[in-house]
Amino acid sequence: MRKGQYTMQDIANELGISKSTVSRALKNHPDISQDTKDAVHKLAKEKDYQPNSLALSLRHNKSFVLGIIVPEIVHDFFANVISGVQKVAYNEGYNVMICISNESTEQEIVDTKAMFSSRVDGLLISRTKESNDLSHLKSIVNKGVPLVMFDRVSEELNVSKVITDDFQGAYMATEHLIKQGCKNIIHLSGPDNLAIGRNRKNGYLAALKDYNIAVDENMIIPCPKGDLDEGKSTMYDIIDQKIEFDAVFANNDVTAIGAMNAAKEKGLSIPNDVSVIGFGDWRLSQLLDPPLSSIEQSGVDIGVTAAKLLLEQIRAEEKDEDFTPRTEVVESHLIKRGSSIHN
Amino acid sequence: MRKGQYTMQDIANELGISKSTVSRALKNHPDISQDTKDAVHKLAKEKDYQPNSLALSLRHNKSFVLGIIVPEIVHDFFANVISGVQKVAYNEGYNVMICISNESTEQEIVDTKAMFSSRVDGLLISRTKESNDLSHLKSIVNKGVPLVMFDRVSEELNVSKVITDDFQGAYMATEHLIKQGCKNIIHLSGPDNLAIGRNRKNGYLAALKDYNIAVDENMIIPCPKGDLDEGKSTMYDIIDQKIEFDAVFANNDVTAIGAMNAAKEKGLSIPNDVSVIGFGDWRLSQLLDPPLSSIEQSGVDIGVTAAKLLLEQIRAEEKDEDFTPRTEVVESHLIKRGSSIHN
DNA sequence: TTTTTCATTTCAATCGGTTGCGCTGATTTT
DNA sequence: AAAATCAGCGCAACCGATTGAAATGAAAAA
Repeated sequence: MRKGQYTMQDIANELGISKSTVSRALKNHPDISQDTKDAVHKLAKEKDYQPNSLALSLRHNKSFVLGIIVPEIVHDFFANVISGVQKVAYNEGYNVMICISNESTEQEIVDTKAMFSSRVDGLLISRTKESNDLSHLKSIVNKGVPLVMFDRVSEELNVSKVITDDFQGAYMATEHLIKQGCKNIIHLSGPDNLAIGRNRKNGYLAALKDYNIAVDENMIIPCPKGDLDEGKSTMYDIIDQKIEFDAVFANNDVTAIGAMNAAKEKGLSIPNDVSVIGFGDWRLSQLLDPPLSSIEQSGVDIGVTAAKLLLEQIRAEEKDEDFTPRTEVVESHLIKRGSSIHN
Repeated sequence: MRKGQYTMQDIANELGISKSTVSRALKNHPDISQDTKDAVHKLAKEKDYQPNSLALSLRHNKSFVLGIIVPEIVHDFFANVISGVQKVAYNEGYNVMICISNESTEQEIVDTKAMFSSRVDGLLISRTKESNDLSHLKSIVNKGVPLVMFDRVSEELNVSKVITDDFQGAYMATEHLIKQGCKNIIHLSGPDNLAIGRNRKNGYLAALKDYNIAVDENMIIPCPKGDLDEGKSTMYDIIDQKIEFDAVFANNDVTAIGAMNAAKEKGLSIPNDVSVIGFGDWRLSQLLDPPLSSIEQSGVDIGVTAAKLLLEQIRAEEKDEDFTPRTEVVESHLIKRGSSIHN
C-alpha cells in the first residue's frame, strides 16, 4: 500500500488526457471515442489497474460490503451461516466483513461501531449469550443501517429476523422421545434471555402437555453456557441427586454430547437406559458412538435467507421505498440416530 | 447508509466553526482552546458521531484491514486460524476481512482482486488444493501488498510463510504406529501439488526408513480430495484388493475417519486389527469411537503467528525499513488416543 | 503608538474516482 | 455564409477527514 498505487490520473498523464475521460472510457461511456477507449483499456490492462474501492465507496456512500457479527467461528452452525451469507453476497457483488464477538458484549459493541465506521451497507448479527444491552444495535439502526438478526434474536428490536423454528423443533424432539417410550424427559435448557432458549423450552413443554405428561420443574435444568463441561457436570449432578429420568433433550448438541459422555461414564447405556437428543446437528454428531439424534438447523439456509433479506432491505432503501422488517422462519428437521432409537 | 451521515462538517456548522477545527478538537490537538474542544466533544457524543473510516483510509492510504482468504470455513482448522488472526488483529486495531475461496482457483483470483481493491493493508492466504497458478498472488505482491501464506503454501513465492512441521508430525505419527507393533502401514496421502502433502509423505517415508521397514509404493494411496467419502471408498478398495495392512496414517482427520468407518463396516476392529491415526486434530475427533489419534496442528497458533508476521512486515514497510520474508514453523504434537493404542 | 508574539482558527490542497456542465471545433442545416 | 447541431473531451465540485500554511486578533513588548 505504501507505494503509490497506479491510478486513473496516472493513465491520464501517460495518455495526455484528463482523468474524467479515463473514467468514462473505462466504463464505455458513449461520449468517448473508440480510439480513446481502446488506448485507455489497453494501458489499464498493461498496468493491471485496479480501481480503489475506498474512493468509490466514499463517493457513492456505498461500500458493497455486508458486515456479519457472530459469537464464535469455530462452530459448525455459525461457520455454515457465514458460508451461506458469502454465497449470496458474492453473487450480488458484495463482500463480507466478519467480526467475532467471542460471546462478549463489549466486543460486540466494538465490532458494531467498527462496522459502522467502515460503512457496511448492512449488518447481520447473532447476539452473544450473555447480555440484554441493545443500545449499540438501536444506535446503528437509527443511523439508517439495515440490520438483520439471525438465530439469537431480540424481540425488542423492530428489524428483520431469521430464526429456526425452535418451538417446532423442540416439540419434534420431545415427541420423538415420548414415542420411543420415554416418560421422564430431562430438558437441559439454554439461556433464558434469548428467545431461542425460551422457544425450545416451550416446545418441550407443549409436547409433554399434548401427550399428557406432567411437567416437573426439577427436570428442566438450565445450561446457559452450553459447553461440553457444563453438559457433563450437569449430568453428574443429576445422577448424584438420583433424579429419575430416561431421556435427555438438550438445548444444543455440545451439551447433549457432554451429558451423553457423563452418562456413559456413570455406566448408563445409551439409548437403552437413557435416550439423548440434541439440537443443531453438528457436523460430527453423526460420527459419535452412538450417533447423536438431533434437530437439524441448516446454517447455510439461515445464512442465505438472512443475506437475501438484508439485500432486499438495502435495495428498497436505495430506491427510497418503504421496507417493513419481517421475520422468516427456517424449518428444522428431526434427525433420528442411534442415541434415541430403542431397539 | 443512504441517509446523510453525521459528519465533521455538520458539527462545524452547528458550532459555527470550521471542520478543520473540529478535526483537531476531536484529537485534542494543543492548538485548540479548551472551550472549543469541550463543545466539540459534547456535540460529537450527543450526536453519536462516528468517523468515516473510508475517508480516513483514502486519505492515509491505509485501511487498518487485514484480508484473509481460506479455502473453507466449515472446517475446524481454518476456523481456528481465523480466530487466531482476529485476536491479534483486534489487539492491534485492525479489522479482518474474510473471503472463502471454496477450493476454487477462480474464486481465489476474484477474492484477491477484491482484497486489493478494498486496499487491505496485508493479506493472509491458504491456497486452494487444485491449482498451481500463482499469477494473481505475484501481482498483488508486486503492487506492494504484504502477503503471508499459511498451511498450504507455495515455495515459488518469496513471501513469509507459516506452516506446521508436517514432516516431523508425519514422522511422529508413523513412528508411533511402528512402536505399537504395526508393520504394514498404509499412507493415505494428500495432493501432490501442495508442499504440505509432500512433506507429510516424506515424514512417513523417513520414519519407515529409520526403522528399517521397506517402502511399498502400493501402500501409498493418494486421497487428493481429502473428504469423508474418499476416505471410505479408498478403504473399501484396499480391503477388496486384499492388500495386507495393519495401520493407516491419513493425510488428514476426515480421511482417517472415512477410512475408520469403512474398516469398521467391513468388520475390522480398531485398533486391534487396524490402527488409525489422522493429521490435524479435529475438534470432535476425540469424541469418536474409538477416539481418533492425530497430529495436533494448532490453528490458533498458526493464525496468531501469521498475523504477527504480517503486521511486522506492514510496519517495517511503513517505516521504509527492509523486511526479509521468513518462514515460521509451528510445532505439531502427537495426540495418542484409542484408535492407535494397542492394549 | 508601532511592532512582535502567540494562541486560535480558517483556508485550501489532498486521497482516487465520479459526474454535471461547459467548451471546442467540425459537420450539417438554412 | 451565418447559424445550429453534435461528438469528444476537460473543468471543477464532490464524498469525509487530515494537515501544512496562512490568517486573525488580542495581548505583550518596544
